[in-house]
Amino acid sequence: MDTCGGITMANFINVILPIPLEKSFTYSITEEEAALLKPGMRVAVPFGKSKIYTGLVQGIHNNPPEVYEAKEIHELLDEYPIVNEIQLKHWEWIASYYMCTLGEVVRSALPSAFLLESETLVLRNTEYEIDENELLDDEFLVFEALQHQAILKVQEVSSIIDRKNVLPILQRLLEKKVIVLKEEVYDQYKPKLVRYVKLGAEHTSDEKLEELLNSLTRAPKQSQVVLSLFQLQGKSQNPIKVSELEKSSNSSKAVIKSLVDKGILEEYFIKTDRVNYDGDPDNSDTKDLNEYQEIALLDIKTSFKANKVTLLKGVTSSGKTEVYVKLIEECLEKGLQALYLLPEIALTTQLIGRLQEYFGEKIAIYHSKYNVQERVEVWQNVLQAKPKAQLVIGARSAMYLPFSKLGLVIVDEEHESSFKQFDPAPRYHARDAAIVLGHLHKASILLGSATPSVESYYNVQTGKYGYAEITRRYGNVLMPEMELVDIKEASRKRKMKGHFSERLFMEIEETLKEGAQIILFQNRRGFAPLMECLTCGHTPQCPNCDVSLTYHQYRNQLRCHYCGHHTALPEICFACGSPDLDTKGFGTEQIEKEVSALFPEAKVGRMDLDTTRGKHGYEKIITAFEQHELDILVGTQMITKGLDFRNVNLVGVMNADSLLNFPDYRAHERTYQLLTQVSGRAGRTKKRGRVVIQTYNPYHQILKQVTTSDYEGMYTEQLYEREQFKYPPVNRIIKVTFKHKNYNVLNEAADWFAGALRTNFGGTVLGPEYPPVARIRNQYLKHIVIKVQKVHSLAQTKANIRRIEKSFKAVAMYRSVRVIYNVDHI
DNA sequence: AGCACGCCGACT
DNA sequence: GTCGGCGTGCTC
Repeated sequence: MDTCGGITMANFINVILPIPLEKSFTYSITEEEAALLKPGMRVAVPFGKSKIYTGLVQGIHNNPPEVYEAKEIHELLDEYPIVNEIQLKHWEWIASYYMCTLGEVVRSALPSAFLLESETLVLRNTEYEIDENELLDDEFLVFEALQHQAILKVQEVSSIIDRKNVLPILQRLLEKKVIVLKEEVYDQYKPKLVRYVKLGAEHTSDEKLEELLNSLTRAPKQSQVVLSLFQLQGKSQNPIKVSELEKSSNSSKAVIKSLVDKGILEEYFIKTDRVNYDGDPDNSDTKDLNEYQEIALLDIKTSFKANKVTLLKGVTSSGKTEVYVKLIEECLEKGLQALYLLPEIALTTQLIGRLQEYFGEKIAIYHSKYNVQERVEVWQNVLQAKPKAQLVIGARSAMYLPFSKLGLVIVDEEHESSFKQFDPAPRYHARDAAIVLGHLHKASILLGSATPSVESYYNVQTGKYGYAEITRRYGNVLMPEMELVDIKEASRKRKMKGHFSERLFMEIEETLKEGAQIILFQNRRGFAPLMECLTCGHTPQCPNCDVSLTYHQYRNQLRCHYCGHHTALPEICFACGSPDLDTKGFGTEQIEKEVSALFPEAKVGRMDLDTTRGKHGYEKIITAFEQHELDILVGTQMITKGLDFRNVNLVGVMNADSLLNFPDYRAHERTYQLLTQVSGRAGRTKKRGRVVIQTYNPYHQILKQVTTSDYEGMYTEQLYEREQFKYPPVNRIIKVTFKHKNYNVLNEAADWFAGALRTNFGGTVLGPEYPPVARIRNQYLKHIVIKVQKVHSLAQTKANIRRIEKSFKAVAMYRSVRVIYNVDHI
């Protein structure tokens, strides 16, 4: 403790640790550290007995904790804050609204390279001579290993002595002064270095060069390299990469290396950015808007002036993007940053390409398929408000970036449920959290969709949001012609070819004849292919989860979608031993197979989770389809999302019922959105597209609304139902999930909790009920749904729930039950 | 969440 | 006897 003019000065910081604990932690710092530290910087702090964690400084103060002695921090990790105050405020809101801890928000917000934990390293204690005979066998093994390798990780020690619990041994070695331990926090971030070459200093003048070339007459390869380098230098002032030189001189690394070794060439390294976009901005002005877009743009601006969140409803292919471009342009001209959120950015290469045409290098992209290093770079670029990160395009996590002067937030495809994070906490809705962020920055906020979510449209109807719309497709292309095909009738009359009705079959045939492309949409969920014994009807189940295993043809395996458990395809039934096994059901794989059989001359591709793994998985398939290397593309939900294929004239929906029959209150809304979106893929150019929807329920209200593009009808009906059953947007819901490995404990715990909730707010508690899959990874699950009426304060309700949880956790038997909250669960 | 501590069964 | 299984409690 320092004294300062007789008054005891003590400096403390509150630190947020990236772990799910409610509290923040207080550490003491020195005067020097106090002078350097600011909120938003990272510090390495000791936590618990031996760990060092990365923590985020929340605040600096002089109030010593009363009941414990604050530890000192281990070290400062930043020279300047990497998180700003708006972010901290925003994250506090997320934690409180979505009922999770600040630590959990920090963990999901910061790129993982920013949050490293310590690793215990084992080193030889060189200050003491060791009598090897004093060591036990295990101890000797570690000692011996340290003779060969100066530093061992705990994990390596574990594999050397082939035991899990190594700490007792390390403890003994420590006492015998054989080893010392060191806690190391790794900085994982390594700047990417690119190797460049230049001519060695003594050879730069012209005469010297000639001399040099003469000296190399006996090494033609080497002189070739020198000549190439000279040419490259003449062409431009830019530094020359080793890889470039290697290519242009048509030589090899070895040749260049020997020149470097001789001192004729000099190599040097320049730190480069991994995230560069070399789109050429054709500096010509952005496209002119048509009259409908122009009107929408004016409406949006008017609404922005009134500081309202604004919803833009534009039919598929209406050119919403051009309107966004105008708004972004204006925002950037003011020197402000813009955030453009998209669901599943990996799918939207096309969109990014288009935006790059306008904004070139001002664009930064941020999403889950980026590796840690790339994410750190984007983070730094945004933090420093660099020109190359003025417009950030990203999936939901992009809203965590350190914007300092955000002027515009666009949430495209606003209705998409993938904006809501499901697992792990924070279970936030990126649209809603981005709106809050926008408000904190006093930025303009635009939501866009062809099929707005019921809640956003409700906010428009109640006057909370502003509104603009585009009702025509770009270039006045007609909306596709839609047709419902009754497959119940068709199956009864045995007029189905596999899963294809005659109608759909004919349409495909015709479209192929015209040389146009086809998209077939199959919703996998609920109809995953299963395996069934024809003798006893047994279907193999996952041993850890309460689900049937699904059949994956490409690996000839049975797999569980929940825990990843897999087995080879059995030859005989596990239950009765019969060899008569069959695969049934109807996933994309099955459809793909059938299409290939029915149309052997067509080239068929498939786009689903299995075929789009890896960083460029999507791009490959999309490009192949775009370039017409494929005639027919079979896919799941993901083909509905914002893809723009010019030559698709037919969209077939294999079975609309699997969507309608989803057991949740949003199933109908989602069906409308999905079918409308998938239909929008058809006929995006002059020729009018066609859509064939196969269903067992051709008279279903939602399907009618889809075919007549009756969004208003859908909205009115859905809103009525939501009001009746007290669902959002009229009410709010909080889902509470209980998780435990013991079935009985879980049931009792869930009942207890539900009872306590009911005595607190009466009839608005549903359940507890088992989810469709009641056991995952050997953990039983049960849900309670709480409906909170708008008249009640949501904050008050959450406080009540927290209070109940406290008494719940006081019951010993329930303490091990995991309680998970999902606010605004979709 | 980790991770120690502590108390019980099944093996070198 | 010890190893490691899991329940319990704490972390500034």
